[in-house]
Amino acid sequence: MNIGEIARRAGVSRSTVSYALSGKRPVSEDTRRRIQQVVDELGYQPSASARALANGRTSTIGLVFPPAGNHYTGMQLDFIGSVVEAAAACDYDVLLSPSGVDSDRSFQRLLGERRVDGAILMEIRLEDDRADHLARLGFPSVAIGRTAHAEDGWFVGLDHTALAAACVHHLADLGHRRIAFVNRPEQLLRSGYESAHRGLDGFTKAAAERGLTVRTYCCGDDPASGQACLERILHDDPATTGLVTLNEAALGGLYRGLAHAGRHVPRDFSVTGVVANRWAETVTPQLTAADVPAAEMGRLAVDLLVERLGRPEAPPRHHLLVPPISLRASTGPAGA
Amino acid sequence: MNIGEIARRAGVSRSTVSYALSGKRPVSEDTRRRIQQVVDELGYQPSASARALANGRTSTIGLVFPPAGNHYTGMQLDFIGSVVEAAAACDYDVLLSPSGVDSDRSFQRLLGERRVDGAILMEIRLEDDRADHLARLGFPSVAIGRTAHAEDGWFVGLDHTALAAACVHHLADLGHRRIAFVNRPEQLLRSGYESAHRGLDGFTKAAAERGLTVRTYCCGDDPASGQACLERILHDDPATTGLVTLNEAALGGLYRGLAHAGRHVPRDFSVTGVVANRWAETVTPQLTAADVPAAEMGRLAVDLLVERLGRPEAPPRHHLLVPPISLRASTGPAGA
DNA sequence: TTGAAAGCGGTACCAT
DNA sequence: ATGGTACCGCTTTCAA
Repeated sequence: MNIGEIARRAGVSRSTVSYALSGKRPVSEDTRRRIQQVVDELGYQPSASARALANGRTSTIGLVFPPAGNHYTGMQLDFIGSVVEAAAACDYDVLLSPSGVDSDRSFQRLLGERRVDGAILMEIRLEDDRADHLARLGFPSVAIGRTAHAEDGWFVGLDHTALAAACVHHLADLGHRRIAFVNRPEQLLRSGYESAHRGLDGFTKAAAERGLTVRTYCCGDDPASGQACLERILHDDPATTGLVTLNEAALGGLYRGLAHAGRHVPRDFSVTGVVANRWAETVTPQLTAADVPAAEMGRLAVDLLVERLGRPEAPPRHHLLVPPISLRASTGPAGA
Repeated sequence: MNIGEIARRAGVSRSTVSYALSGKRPVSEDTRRRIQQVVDELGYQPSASARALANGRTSTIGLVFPPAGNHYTGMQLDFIGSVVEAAAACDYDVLLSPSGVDSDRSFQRLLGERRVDGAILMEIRLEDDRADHLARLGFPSVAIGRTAHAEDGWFVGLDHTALAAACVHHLADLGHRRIAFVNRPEQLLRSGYESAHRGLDGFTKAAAERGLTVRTYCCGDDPASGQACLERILHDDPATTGLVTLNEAALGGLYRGLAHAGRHVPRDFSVTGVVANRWAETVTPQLTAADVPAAEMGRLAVDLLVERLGRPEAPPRHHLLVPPISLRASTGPAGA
């Protein structure tokens, strides 16, 4: 059933039906009611494809994130959930595109076939070909994360440098002198993954500032890798008394490694880092950490994108968040 | 740039371009090459909206799941991830719809506006108005989960009754006589959420069969609720020596509650249940559990849907999975 | 082997 | 206040 059918039954023209429904032109109260009645009776809804073709807008936004391979981190998934809900609140649908690079078929479809009005990019790298590609095209998009030269772009990001530094200072203030850094997998670091780089950077600088002895590690995104990583840490320097991690998926494994090594948290060993609070609260003792406000970030990204879609010439805006460290139960004075 | 532009530059008609690209009609090798060259030069890709309008297919599938409110469980999110990737492998895009009931705007859009060719439904209830709605319309869909009368439908599900029963038998075999059941939140149970119902059912029947003393609890989807729930369990019956849970989000809290109560797992208390293996491996000691093969289920759902889309008259098919219990480290003999 | 043209289902301009 | 119609960009039938 199409708009012509409605027009016929209501005894008016197709354009009148269109206007009655969109309100873009005054329609006499009488005919409007008649049309509405037919519409209700038949449960008519205009075809999204036809409408998109006619007015050049799809009312859909694309959400681009790398294929997980094995599994997604909790943080990624929190982003997805919050983006979808925020978009629904604005009557936008969300099309998912598992694309890590701009050559992915799904990414090409999204843009080339004009399936979406704008895009939100997740898992940003410092040099990100997807972001560059979109910028070059002038395609409306917002990044969750911050590229190396993002000052003039649209994004919502976390100041990972500051967050990692804050974790170091927290441990240093508690008297820890020998600490480790547990990063995301080496492959992500090498490919220029933003949080891994900036986090490592912030950790290293802050530790140097405080004159700490440090070791840094990459670690797979799973508990088994976390456990193995912790064993290496204690093997490499048994005097280590604390660690900072960005790797929430490994967190459970890190704790398990500590337990196996007979180190009590937080009495013998302090753990902190940057993770979504869902994970911070899952482990025992609960993790003192800079909580990633994933839900808020997703919402902000949608708001930014909707704003940008509404005013194509608006100057770039962004949100750079620095959530505070939530004191929970996983850190304590060194050598207590 | 559109197909007309390509036609002009290649010196052929629009239909020839269309056929050259789709291969639905023979085109002389010579013109085909000429067209392809223009296409490559200009990076032409046909508009998805126009194509959808013309041939009535969107090459998009809808993924319907309830809005999270607070946050998604790991299992839900694993489903989403695997569905998206499986769909991408078949060159389908995935449109997300956060809809718990068939009156949700987003759900209406998906169907009414014909945005998708088919749909995958998550978080099935025994009586599910979304599933009924789709069935009535004859709209191609596949459920992840099994309604009360699903025998003749398209779905991929877990035999929660059998899984919960298996957990009970596992504990009973180890000599446990007084055990508890930690279900999903009461609101989900009341609304007829499938896994909560069938799981409770399987637990209750199996426990009766084995003559066990049981108590059943509903528990919020978060660590704090898990901890509170465990306190209630030990308060209600301090002699309880084991529990079965479907609530992965509460798992960390259950463990914490046990630790606080001074019960060592698995020496003093055994824990088991039905959860995604990511969670089972995160906690220490790792959870002996029936692992929910979320990734496989998402893939199967997509396969089923693609099959159904290809052959509209195909008879309903389904997969009812009964994953085995993975023995890890959270259960042990009673009173050891 | 190729072209012309009629849809697909809307929107919006130009008339009346 | 309403109607007629061109157009959005592609697919597919019909003709040549």
